[in-house]
Amino acid sequence: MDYNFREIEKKWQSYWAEHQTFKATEAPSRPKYYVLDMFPYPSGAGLHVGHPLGYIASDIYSRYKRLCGFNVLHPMGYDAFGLPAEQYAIQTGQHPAVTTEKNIARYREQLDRIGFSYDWSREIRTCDPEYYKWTQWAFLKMFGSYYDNSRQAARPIEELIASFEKSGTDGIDAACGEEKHFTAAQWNAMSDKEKSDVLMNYRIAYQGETSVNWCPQLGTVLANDEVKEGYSVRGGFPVEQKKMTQWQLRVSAYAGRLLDDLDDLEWTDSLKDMQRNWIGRSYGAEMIFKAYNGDREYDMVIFTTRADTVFGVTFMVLAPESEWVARLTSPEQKQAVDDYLAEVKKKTERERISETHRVTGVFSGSWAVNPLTGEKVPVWISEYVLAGYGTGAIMAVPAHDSRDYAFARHFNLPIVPLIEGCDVSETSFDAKEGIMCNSGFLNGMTVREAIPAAIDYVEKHGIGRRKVNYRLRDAIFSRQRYWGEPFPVYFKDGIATPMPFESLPLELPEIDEYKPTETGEPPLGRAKDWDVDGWPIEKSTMPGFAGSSAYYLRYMDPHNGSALVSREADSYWRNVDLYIGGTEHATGHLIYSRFWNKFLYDLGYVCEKEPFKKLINQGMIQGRSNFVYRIVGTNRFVSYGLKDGYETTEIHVDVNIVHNDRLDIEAFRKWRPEFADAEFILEDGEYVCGYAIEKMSKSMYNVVNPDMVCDTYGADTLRLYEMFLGPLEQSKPWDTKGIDGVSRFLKRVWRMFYGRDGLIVTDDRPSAEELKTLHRLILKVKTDIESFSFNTAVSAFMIAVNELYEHKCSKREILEPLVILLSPFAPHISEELWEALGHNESVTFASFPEYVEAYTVEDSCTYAVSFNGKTRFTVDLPKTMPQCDVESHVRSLEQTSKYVAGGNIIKVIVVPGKIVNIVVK
RNA sequence: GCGGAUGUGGCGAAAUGGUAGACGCGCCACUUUGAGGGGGUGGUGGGAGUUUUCCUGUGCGAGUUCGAGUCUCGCCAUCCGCACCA
Repeated sequence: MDYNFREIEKKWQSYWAEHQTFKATEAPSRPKYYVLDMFPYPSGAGLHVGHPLGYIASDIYSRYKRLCGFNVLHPMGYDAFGLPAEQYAIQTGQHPAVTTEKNIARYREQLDRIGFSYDWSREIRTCDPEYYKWTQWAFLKMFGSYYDNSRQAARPIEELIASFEKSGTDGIDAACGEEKHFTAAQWNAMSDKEKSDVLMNYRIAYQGETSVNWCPQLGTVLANDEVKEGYSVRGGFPVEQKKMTQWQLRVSAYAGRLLDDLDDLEWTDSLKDMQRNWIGRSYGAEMIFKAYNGDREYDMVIFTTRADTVFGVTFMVLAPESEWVARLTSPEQKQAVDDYLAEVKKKTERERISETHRVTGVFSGSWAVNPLTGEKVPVWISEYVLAGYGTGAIMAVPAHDSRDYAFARHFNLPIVPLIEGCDVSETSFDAKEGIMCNSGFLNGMTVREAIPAAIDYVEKHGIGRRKVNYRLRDAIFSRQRYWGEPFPVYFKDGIATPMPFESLPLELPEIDEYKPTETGEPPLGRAKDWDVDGWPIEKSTMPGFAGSSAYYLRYMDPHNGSALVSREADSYWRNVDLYIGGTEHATGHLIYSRFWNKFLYDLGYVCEKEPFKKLINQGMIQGRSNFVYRIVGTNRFVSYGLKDGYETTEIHVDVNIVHNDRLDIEAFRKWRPEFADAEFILEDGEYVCGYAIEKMSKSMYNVVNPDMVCDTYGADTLRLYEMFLGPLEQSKPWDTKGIDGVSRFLKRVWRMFYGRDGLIVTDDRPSAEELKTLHRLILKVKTDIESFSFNTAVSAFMIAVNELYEHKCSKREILEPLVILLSPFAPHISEELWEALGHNESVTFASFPEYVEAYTVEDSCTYAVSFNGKTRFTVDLPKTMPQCDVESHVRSLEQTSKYVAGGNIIKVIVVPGKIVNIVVK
């Protein structure tokens, strides 16, 4: 009886579907475990062999947790709104919903073949109105909330309105765009429009003018994480900065909590660091500098982290976009400043980035006064100061800041050193160390002492205050696109007005074309009846991250029509215990999701303040491309080893017609018409291809499709091999030729059960040796799964099976636990063998076998360690020590004895895993 | 420039501070058969020696230790993230 994986896999996949084996139900008496994959965007290209890596890992873990008695929630769905389907729609006129539907069907088919234990009854799609109803709901909640800084929580906007009515802005500490001051009387006298404008300044979802990333080719704005090096992440089109009014989310209000709460998460340090970096907290001070433009004096506020260096301020710098530029430009300098601003504005984002270290700037014509020295310093304008950070204005201390230094050098401004013995003749001294000098009351202090001392002084004299600044900006939340969630907001007399909850979902309207309108409006401008009682509805749609921000909550209660998630479901499933996905979402989805969750937490809709407890980033699987070498000007191809003798061009060749780097010549001739009559110069009768490790992509012809692997080797082999390739978190190349190893392993497992004439399993008692192999395996597999070291777990299986197979061990007592151990990795074959052993329930419901610790230590628990033929000392070993530990302990003790003891060791006391004491006389 | 990660055979990779290279691929030899990417056995870091064996070896250089692939410090290389954030 051969291992017929095709039949077996089909059989068990339909069995699982029919019996809803993996359906999860809330069961308060049982411990829960929530395992989540980052849901895919269903692209037209389908899955390649790299995509399921994380899914396989999470599936193994889910199945393992089930065997350990947990009630496991392991759902899957689709991030179905997005640009590619829409771009395709623009080109073909096909509705994005149709394309998306088709792609999802294909994804599902591919996923099903791999044998995942998803609870498909909980599937969600972000483009489904029943789903995006709750995305819109969350938006309305954010629109209807503000952030109370003193309570560090989101609160209903009604509370803010009530206190405006009572006492104006007095006592308000709320996150806002710009600080406002008014009395209750002033508030009450405002028109509805004025009130609306004021409230926009506080809402968590708000409309505001800001400098945005505008991508002309895509016709939409993009969030910071959707732009890389001046190009859009999707499509790679150039992006420019533009001032526009957009919907935004006040993510910045949560910056402190987003940063602090990272500490309790089980994420990798590198990922946490990426987020810390992105959020970018710095402690410093705001300081007031008096600035004169000739006829008026202003209080200009700047932010600095180096309050200790105020005595070294020799000039001030404004960002070109700063509102101070207009105020402080003197009539004499007006022309020069205007010219400079025009020059800066002309530059694309791309140019700004590439010219990062070119010094540019212009003098404003105004002067500011150093609040500590009373000295007059010039105010300059330069693009090296960013409008969006701090106050858009800085005090420049060229001696101790390299950027200020470069600027001072370029424009010949004075440089005053403030730290004893530092040399600023060539470069600035940026380090926060040394003894202060030239600094009045700070002289003699170390920098570390001087910073707080300077801030204290400034606070006491009312010229500044402590301030924490964040790099994290608010998220731009509107996109001028069709294929996204519509905003449930209309504009009544120009006032943004939320639609009632009961009217949700606000469904995407049908439109004739998916392009922007002729007047430059977003595609929804084409929709008919896109209004509420004649008032226009918002025409932008929400960005991709809207739908993916709370999807993990919806899985807990996917069919609930009256809440995002019921209190019962939420308090049972709580949050994601294990989240597996790529590192590319570090500063996008993983920030937004945390923000979204915290917002819902503040309002009491969810019970956990973090969405994802443990997170693992699986590595990328790269492609292994193959090349053929065409001799220039001919249709002759020379084998890799001989190519140096010719002038050749390297051509990518489809890896599916190459085996072990040997080209299938016939298949190659059929591959493309121009190769039909290709000739070959062979070595040893074969055509050897070159290879390279590259990204897996269609254009490199190195895409390996999981369906093909399932066809030739089976899903179980695919699963095992993907794990066997190397550590989960590491990037590694896919190379199909290595798959034979795991394929052989599974066949060998099969042959332990089946001989030529059928089942050969016996009820014989296993030997001590066989039991030892089994128990060592149990221990290894358990610890490896728990530490996500799946590659070594697979190796351990191979070693154990080799040993058992060698002894022709087909004993039930060994095989039964072996099947259970194997089932998370290779579920189909495990089910089949489990059934062969006479069980009529899925192996899913078995329990993970315990290993017997005491087993392996032999009769005596005292080991004699000898050296140079003489017994040197004895080791007491507790009976519960596994054999493998004993061996390594004795070995290390033997080594130790050579040096430490010289014969004097009396006794070594050992406990499992640790040497406790060595007694030496 | 800042931050993080990685560096071990021909390849993917293993090694609680204790015999480096487990396991798998590939390769070599033998073997078996109903030889269509079959099953089994043995070998395989480099160098030397017909056997027992010896020397050498984890990017480079120091250090800690009886003992370092592993810990510490300094370089070098590769990859990733951020990048005028005051």
